[in-house]
Amino acid sequence: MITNLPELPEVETVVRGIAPFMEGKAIRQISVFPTKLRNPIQPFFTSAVENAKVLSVKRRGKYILICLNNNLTWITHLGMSGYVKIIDSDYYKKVKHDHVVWQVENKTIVLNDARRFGDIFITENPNDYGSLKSMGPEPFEITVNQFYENLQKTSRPIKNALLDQKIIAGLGNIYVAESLWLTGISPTKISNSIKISDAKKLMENIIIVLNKAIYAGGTTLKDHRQTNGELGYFQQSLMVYNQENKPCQKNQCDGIIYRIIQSGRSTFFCPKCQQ
DNA sequence: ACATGAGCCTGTGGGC
DNA sequence: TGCCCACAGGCTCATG
Repeated sequence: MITNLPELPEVETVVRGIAPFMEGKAIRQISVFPTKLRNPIQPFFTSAVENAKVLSVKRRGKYILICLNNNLTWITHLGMSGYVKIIDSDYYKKVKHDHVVWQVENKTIVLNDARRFGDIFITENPNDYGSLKSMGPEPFEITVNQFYENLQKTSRPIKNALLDQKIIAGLGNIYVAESLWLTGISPTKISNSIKISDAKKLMENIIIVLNKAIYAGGTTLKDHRQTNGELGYFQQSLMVYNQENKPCQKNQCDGIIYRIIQSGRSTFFCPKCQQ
């Protein structure tokens, strides 16, 4: 099964993929197809974006922020199945679940989202929108002390705490599982019982896991036409996520990967080396 | 204030 | 072969 769960590295990959084609360019011929995503698309969306020049394309957590020269920011969240296609011409033929299509110079860019958990929003104040309002620090910017303090704030299991975007931005089920496995921390361990030394190791491993995934994504960007959300590339290097009943890959560990449910979501871990 | 769980949505894959 | 249904999960909202 090809999964396409846009967490921080996937969103970063999309941003890096589209930024060179969009920054400094004007958006032309934007169309929205009348299907509702998570929220209805604002009626003035196309008129707000059409002909605006793109100042920057950035990522914050799992959100894409496209800053325009008309004081507006176009916010996109990819949900769990959203992806972006770059087509090397102005010829475009709609396929199923395409929701927004626009042109920059001679390229066509398309947002596709089958499950429609994604979101599109135009605002003057992106920091007030949705979970951006209370979004926690970026993993690449947070300090160990900050991270530790945020983990101290809750008595939930560490797995749930790491998924909480207020504690740290950008992590989802896959990279939380991988990071906890790499660090040897059980996903059921209570967040505020983590020692600062373990928080430090966990923080370092989160960075390692994210960087590895971003790097893997970057290599697929060489052919930018492949900016198509087929982000299964990282799947080959998943150590625990979706690996139920397989042997633990850690050196010296003869454990088996278990799947449990936490807050209604699957958690994968090795009970032997993750205590 | 904090924690939990349902619901949104469609494609996939296993079981029969 | 084809049907059915559990499952995937980020986020919001309602409830405890």
